[in-house]
Amino acid sequence: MATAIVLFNRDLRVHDHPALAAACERAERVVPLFVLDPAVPEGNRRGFLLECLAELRAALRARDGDLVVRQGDVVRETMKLAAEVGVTTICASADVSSLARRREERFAGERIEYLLFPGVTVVPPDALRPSGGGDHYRVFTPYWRAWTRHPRRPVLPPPRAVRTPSGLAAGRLPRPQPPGPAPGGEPAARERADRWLRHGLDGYADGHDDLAGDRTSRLSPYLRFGCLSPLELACRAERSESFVRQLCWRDFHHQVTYAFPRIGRENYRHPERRWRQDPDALQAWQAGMTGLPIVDAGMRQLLAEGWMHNRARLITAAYLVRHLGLDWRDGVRHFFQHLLDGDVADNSGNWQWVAGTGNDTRPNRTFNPLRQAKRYDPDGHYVRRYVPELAGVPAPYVHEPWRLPSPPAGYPARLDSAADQG
DNA sequence: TCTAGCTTCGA
DNA sequence: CGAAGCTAG
Repeated sequence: MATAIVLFNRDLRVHDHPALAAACERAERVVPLFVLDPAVPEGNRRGFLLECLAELRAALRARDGDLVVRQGDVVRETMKLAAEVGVTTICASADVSSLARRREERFAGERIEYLLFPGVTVVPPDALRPSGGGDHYRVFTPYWRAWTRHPRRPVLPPPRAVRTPSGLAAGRLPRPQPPGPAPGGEPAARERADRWLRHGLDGYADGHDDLAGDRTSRLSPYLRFGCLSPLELACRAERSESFVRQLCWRDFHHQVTYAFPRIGRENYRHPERRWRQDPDALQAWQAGMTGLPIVDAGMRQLLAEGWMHNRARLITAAYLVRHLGLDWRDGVRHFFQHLLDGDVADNSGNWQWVAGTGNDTRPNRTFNPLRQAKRYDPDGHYVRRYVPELAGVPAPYVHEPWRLPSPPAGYPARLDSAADQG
């Protein structure tokens, strides 16, 4: 390859980037490119993305290269640039969502060499298949066993030099403002990962389900945008099986999505299942005003931080589909709109798992939010942090304020009167 | 090498 | 309930 475009998408890093590494090794000239979709709405994720792009550009410039930024349709803009610069090859990271797959198909139909590389997951989504037949795993535990045994590709260093041809218009990058809930970009990601591996990882197994303590890594937004290589993280975090397991869940959902790209729209199982419509209940859930403290705390954390503790995601999601009986797609949409780490495979996969339409073959799993609250937020610190109306309520009542002789002012009554006592 | 049927187990 | 893995044939 004489001149190659490296088309970035959700792999916004220079460390362990197989497509970038291959282009820098094999091509004489390398044009790193990102095409901004003007349809990406304003909000947390867009600001975070712009910060990631600014940092990626800085990292490439430090290596004598640059990041070319264009706006519009990714295939059209890429092919236009390819024609301008005389590009012979496009290198990109393979991805799993239906949007990504359609993009890959469109590129494959263009008259240019188009090469896909790994890097979005630890293990490529088509690498493992169950021994009894079938194109993907439907149950986590057997996938985990196969995943841990699977040989891994080596972690790649960042390229030493990126030979971007001079005279290219790099393109303006809009300034993200105001600053979002977490700093975007690879340097912030690596710093956070280093700190986490040194100080957080060993407490993860015991602490990750404690809502108030919040001893989770908070690395999910960086994995979402590829500021961190999941493979590098999995290798460096090897000593904590429970944390590596979470990375495996991410891979698991990606391999399901690869095999079933409609995961964000259609039931994976039980296509006939129907849900209730209730706009008022949905709105109360979205606003964190259901009257069930543990649910409201999670929903308000989401609005305030663009992030929610994983345990709270399970509790709030189960409440929407199991207690309110509403459609998991309503939940997916709301989460996707607000989560900094919102990603099709993980978000939809987890929602379908909770809704019972996904990859869990246990028929009658019940999720009692009150029992969950008492178990994972025993002192009520999590609830008090995010629900100020309950800030003065003592521990025995903070999860069940309806048992107080006089309910706290401003906090709504319970939306679901049917929730059982835990 | 393949398959039927049995066992195990599930964020 | 039903997926996956194992074992016997």
